[in-house]
Amino acid sequence: MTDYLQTQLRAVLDDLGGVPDDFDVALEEPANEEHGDLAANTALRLGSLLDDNPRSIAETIAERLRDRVDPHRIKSVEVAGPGFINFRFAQDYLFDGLAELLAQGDTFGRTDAHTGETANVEYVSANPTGPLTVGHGRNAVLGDTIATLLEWTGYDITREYYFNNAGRQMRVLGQSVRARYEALVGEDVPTKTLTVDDEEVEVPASFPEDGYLGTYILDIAEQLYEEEGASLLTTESLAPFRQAAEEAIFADIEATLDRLNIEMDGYANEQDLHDGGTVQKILDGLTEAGLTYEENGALWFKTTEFGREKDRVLVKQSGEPTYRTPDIAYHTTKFERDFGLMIDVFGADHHAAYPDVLDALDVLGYDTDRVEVILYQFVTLVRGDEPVKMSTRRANYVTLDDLIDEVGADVTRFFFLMRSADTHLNFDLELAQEASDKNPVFYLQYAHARICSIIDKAEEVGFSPDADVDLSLLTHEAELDLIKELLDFPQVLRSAAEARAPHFVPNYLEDVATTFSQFYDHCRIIGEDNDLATARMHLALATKTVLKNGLTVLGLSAPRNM
RNA sequence: GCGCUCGUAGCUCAGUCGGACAGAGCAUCGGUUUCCGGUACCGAAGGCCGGGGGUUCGAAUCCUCCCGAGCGCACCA
Repeated sequence: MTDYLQTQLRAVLDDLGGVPDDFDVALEEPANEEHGDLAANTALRLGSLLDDNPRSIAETIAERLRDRVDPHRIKSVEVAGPGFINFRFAQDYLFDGLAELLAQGDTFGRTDAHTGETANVEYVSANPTGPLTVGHGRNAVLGDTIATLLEWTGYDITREYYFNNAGRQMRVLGQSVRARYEALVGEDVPTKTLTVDDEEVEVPASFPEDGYLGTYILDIAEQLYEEEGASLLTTESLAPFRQAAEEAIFADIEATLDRLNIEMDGYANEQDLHDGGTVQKILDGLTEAGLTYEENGALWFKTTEFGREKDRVLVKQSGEPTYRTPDIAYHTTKFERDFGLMIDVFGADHHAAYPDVLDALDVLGYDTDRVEVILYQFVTLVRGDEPVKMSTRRANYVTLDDLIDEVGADVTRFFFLMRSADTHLNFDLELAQEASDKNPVFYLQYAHARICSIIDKAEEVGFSPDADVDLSLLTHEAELDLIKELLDFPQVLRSAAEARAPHFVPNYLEDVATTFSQFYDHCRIIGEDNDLATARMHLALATKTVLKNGLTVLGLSAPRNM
């Protein structure tokens, strides 16, 4: 409908003349329903442009619109206030839309706005040094849902996970495992004391200062001991320890993601980029561009040339690249695969890290307008009023797995999605566990289950969803409100996709559930005259479809009963 | 010190492009049930949209300064 009216408005403006081609004919849904179903501020914005009274411009436009608009779609075109043009939908339009919704079923909400376009969404991307944290959870769920939203607008999506497995972190990981293994195998292994977060921890003497203290490291060491016995004591190489750790931790990560209904299409890792020569290639490229220099034994990237505060190191004194070098290389592989859109989901702590990656890609001739970075703010766990204390360093935190154990996958996903990415998230464990109307997930799922039950009951007394139906019997205000709400769904998904803002969807679904409850409160289904009952049953069915599709987009289940 | 994000009702937060009297949920107070899931619905109360200046016909939204919070400012990722 928005598209239709925009076209009509544009045509009128062309007739009038004097309006620039790039003038934005925006339509909006008025907050106040007295102002119609859609409103255009066109005349107000043209006022200064045409140097005329907005009110009279609006009258002229409205006059011409009335002549050309399809009366089966638009009931009225009115001028109001300082010069708004308000449109009211014809009921036929609502009934046609509802019939269309029912016909589309599971696919209602999908649009072809971006059909034929490809996009890569990179998310999670946690390095395999330990279990996923709650913060990774927000990343994972956000990325996954943005990907789904893009799919629903037609994009061909690749979900990708990139991790560093070649650098310092993995070496420290290997050393941590080795130290635990040696302590396990040997007898009277000397120990030392580390002070972490003001607490003293006793570890084997060979344990690295910045090693990983989590108990999962002990598990991996034990596993190695069971499989290899003491044979690894004599090896010089860290590789077996590192590898065992990477595999074990990665298996855990994948299992956790699977619980959240997340499946990646592909994984990319740093080591492959070294082995394949991609890292060297970008170093050569940047050097050829004259943007690198050596100093103190390190290779620097002249980021100050792009207005950054300081230059950045590409290759450390030690000969190892910094994280940004393979990251640049990784992005070039995405460009080589020719994605039209590349989205990276990062925590707010990374915000300073990507500009130089983009600078480098620019220099190398890639169109960085195709890369978008989504930053999300941190998550704080609270239980009622009490913040949950965590120390990442000691791995003394609530892991993502712990969180899912405690509140379930649906609630975990929903709570991560219901707030805008750039607001700090307070995750209330007490509320999350509550099975009541205080908990928005519950409210939504309850509405869905209730509708399923109503439909089942209606079928028991002889109503069929396949029966001929006269939707035009739905004339009660509560019915019309609900139909309008349901028909917004495709546009909501599209806006959410384009704004990369999944939280539009939970907010909208809550409105749907509320509007349905209002309808249900006013209008009986069973017990009414047969034709009306059939029509209302179809409206319930349509609501169920929207709730189900919406929950599906969010990656949540839509239970039939609870 | 510099950069990014944020500051909206008691609490948690919406408010896509500047628009018509600033919204929701929870909490509080009051009401509704012979009836298809009352785990619901209706209503009331509650806000100088952090503060000052500016741009505009019009600002929670844009610009600027100030205050406050979080996160960064590595040869960690």
